[in-house]
Amino acid sequence: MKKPVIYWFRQDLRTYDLPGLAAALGSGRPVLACYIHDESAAGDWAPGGASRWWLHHSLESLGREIADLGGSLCLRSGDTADVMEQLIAATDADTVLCSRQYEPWAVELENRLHESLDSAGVTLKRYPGTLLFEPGSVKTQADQPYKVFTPFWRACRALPQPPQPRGLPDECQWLQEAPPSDALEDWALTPQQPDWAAGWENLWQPGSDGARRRLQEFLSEKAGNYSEGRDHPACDSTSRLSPHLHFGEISPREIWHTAQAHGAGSGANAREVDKFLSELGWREFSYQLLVHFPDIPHAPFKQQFSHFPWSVKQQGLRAWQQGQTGYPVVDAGMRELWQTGYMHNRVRMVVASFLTKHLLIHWRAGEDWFWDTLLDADLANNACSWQWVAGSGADAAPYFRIFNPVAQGEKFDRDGDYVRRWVPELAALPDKYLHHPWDAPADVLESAGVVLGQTYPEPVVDHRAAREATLSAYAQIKGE
DNA sequence: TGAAATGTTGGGGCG
DNA sequence: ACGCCCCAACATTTC
Repeated sequence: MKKPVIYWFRQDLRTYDLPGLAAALGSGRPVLACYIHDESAAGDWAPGGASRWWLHHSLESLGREIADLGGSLCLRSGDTADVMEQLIAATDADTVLCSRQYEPWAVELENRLHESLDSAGVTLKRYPGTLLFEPGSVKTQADQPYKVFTPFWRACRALPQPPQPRGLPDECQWLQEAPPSDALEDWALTPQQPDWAAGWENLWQPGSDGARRRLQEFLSEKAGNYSEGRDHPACDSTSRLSPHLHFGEISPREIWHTAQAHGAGSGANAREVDKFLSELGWREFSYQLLVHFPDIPHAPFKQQFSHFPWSVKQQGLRAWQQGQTGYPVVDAGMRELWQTGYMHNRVRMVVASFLTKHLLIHWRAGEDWFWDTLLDADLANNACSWQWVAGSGADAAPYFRIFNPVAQGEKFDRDGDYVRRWVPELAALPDKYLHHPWDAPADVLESAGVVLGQTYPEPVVDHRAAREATLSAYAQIKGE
């Protein structure tokens, strides 16, 4: 009588190249696949609104994928340990397998579960699957975690290549008569009224098929021009794989090897692919920072920033969230985020710089907003990236690097396509004034149908004054 | 994966 | 022809 095993899905919603699942199905024992919806476990970092929408569709997709393999996905909600206890009682399983996760709350959950299962005679086995290189496997010569990206990534690239992606064993034995599953709809992960995600199905295809499609499309149509195209938000030159990666619908190893195979041969292509893969490197870097410095989501990495004189006024926050700051590029980005659950990376840097260095609002407020609105909200990436922009992070942008939103617009959205798309009330302005409508002569504004302060806001802050204020604020904590 | 201030250079207009 | 000034254009420094 072979006891069954349980595969516990988490942020690894795929079946291909998933070592833990492969181990479960290779054990020669019947496998119960389950996903446990346990929002209380994550504390402040339960999935936000946009992520919940994605999760719903990703679970649907995973359910179909497993059904195609002859199994079924058992959905349960509640306290993870309680639910697991029920599933074990119902199946008589003696082993639970899962992919390792790196969020502090998730690590704590794994450890608690490990103990409680252990005392019940059940083994919890944890497998890699989320990263290219396990945190801890890449250390400096002094056995310290890297705090600077470039040497970190150089050290990673000097390691043996991550293993080739692998599929599942030929013979998959799933547990028949699996315990009953919740209905996904009952979890109410998708918005009802208002349905702010209406139409998102046309923009995104959550799940492994969608992820693989994005990767193929990226490699065949975009990668060749990546290093240049990636900076221009109007041009669709990025992979848009981030939400797929966050939910584990595609493994970074598959991306790594597929991209490298694509870049082989031509030197130019190889360089572009390297540039793309270094973005995976930033993801690895952020994860290892989160593992070694688990306070990163809520406390500045650089000590002196705990005394930074952030503004106590929050009135600019609302204008920023709603895309009503009066700076066209900033507003375009914030509206793209709100309307699609996504924002181009170049613009993320600009809006983040604007929040922290023009409005002087704490990066935590931006982190929270992104957490709720981004489909790809990911604790490690989100926290480290906000700290990077704010200047408080490891290997962060220097404090004096304050983006000029007008200059950024003119440099990276020269033809104004991005602004015109997301800020249509300015669409009729000529290129010359599109990124700074307040400088436009009255007749130009009039013929474009723009009335500043009515059809489009006046700038919430003056760039030059805000810059000066921020520099002197940073001067206060300098040297501390 | 900046921007602004400051410094330097060189061509052209002009007395 | 010459020096002077102006000011792009580019380089360097500073925040």
